[in-house]
Amino acid sequence: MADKRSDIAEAALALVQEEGLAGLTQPRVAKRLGLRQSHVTYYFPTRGELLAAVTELAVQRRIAALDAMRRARTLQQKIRALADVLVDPEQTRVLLALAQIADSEPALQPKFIALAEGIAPAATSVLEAAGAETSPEAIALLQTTATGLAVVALATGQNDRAPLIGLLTQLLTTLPQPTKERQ
Amino acid sequence: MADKRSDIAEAALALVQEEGLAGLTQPRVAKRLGLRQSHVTYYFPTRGELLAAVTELAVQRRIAALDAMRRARTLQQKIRALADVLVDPEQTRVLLALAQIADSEPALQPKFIALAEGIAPAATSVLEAAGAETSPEAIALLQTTATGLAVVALATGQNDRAPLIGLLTQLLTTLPQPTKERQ
DNA sequence: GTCTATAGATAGATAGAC
DNA sequence: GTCTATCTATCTATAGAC
Repeated sequence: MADKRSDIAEAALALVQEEGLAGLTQPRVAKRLGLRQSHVTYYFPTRGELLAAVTELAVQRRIAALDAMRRARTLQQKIRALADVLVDPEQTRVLLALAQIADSEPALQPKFIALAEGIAPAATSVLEAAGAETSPEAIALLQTTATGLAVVALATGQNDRAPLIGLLTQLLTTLPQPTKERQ
Repeated sequence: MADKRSDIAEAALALVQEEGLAGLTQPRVAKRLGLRQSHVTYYFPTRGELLAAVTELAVQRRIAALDAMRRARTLQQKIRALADVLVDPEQTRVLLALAQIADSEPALQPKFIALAEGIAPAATSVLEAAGAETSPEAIALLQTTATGLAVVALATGQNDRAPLIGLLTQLLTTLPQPTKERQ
C-alpha cells in the first residue's frame, strides 16, 4: 500500500488471478485503483516490466503458500496442505499464464528457476516426513509432479483434491528410502 | 488441405505453436492463407469456435506424438521418446495456452479429459516396459509428472532432455511392481 | 453460399502540461 | 517528478454485396 508502483503490481496480480492474462490490461489495472490508464504506463513503461513485477509477486506468494507444508506435522497433513495449494485455481492460473509469457520472454525464466529453488525446502520437508530420500532428483520429481497436477486440475476444471492426495501419497510412499526403514 | 475450414484451423494451430496464443488473431490466420480477415469470421463466427477446433487438432497431435512410445521397444527407448515429446516447445506451448483457455471456457475441458484418455495406452506401454503396475493411479501419476516436466521445461527455457530422462527413469523404476520381479 | 468493406471497441505508448 | 490528453495500431464482429 506504500508506494503507487507496488499498488499497481498488486492490482495487476489480482487481475491475472481472477481473469487470467487477458484480464491484465492497463485500463483495468487503472480502473481498479482509480487511476488513469496512462498512469500505469508511467510507472511501468512497458508491458514487460509490469509482467516481471507480477511474476516476482506470484513467485513469492507460491513459496509462501507452500510453506504451510513445512508447518504441518504429519505426512498426511503435509500432503493435504500441498493438495490444497495445487487445486487453488487462482494461484495456478497466474503461474501458468506467466509460464507462458516466460516462454517468449527470457527475462522471466530466472524467476521460475528461483521458484523451484524457493520451494525446495517445503519439498524436502514432505520427503523427510515420508521417510524418503531427499536427493535433488527426488525433490525435482515431487516438484514437477505437483506442477503437473496443478495444470491438469486447471485444464480439466476438476478442482477436487482427493485424487491429488491419492497420487501424491503413492508417489511419496514409493520413492526410494535413504536406508531401509518404512513401507 | 481439402476444405477451407480445415485449412484455417491448421493455420491457427501453426500460429499458436510458433508464437503462443498472442499470435492467434484473425488477421494473421488470414494472411498465412492469403485470405481476408473477415473470411476467418465467416468459417469460425466466434473466436471460441476457432479455439475449439485448434484444441481438437492439438490433442490429436499430442496423442499421435506419444504413440512413438508404444512403437519403441526397450524401456530406455520409450523414455527417450517421451522426453523428446516433452521438451518440444511447440507442442507444449500450444497445449499450455489452450489449457489456460479451458480454465475459463468449460467447452474445452472435455477435450483435455479426452487427451488423458487418449495417451493412456502409451503410458501403459511404458509402465509395462518398466515392469511396473499399470493401475489407473500409476498411469495418472506418469501423465501428471510428464505434464509437469513439459511445463517446467517451457517456463525455464531449459529444453535439455537429459534431466527429464533421469527423473522419468527414477519414477518408473520406483513405482510398485505387480508381483515382485524387478529392481 | 462465399466473400468484402466497414464499423466499433480496446489496446499500448508518446508527447507534452503541471 | 507526476500526471493528462491524445495518437496510432490492432483486434473481433457486423451488415451487406456478389
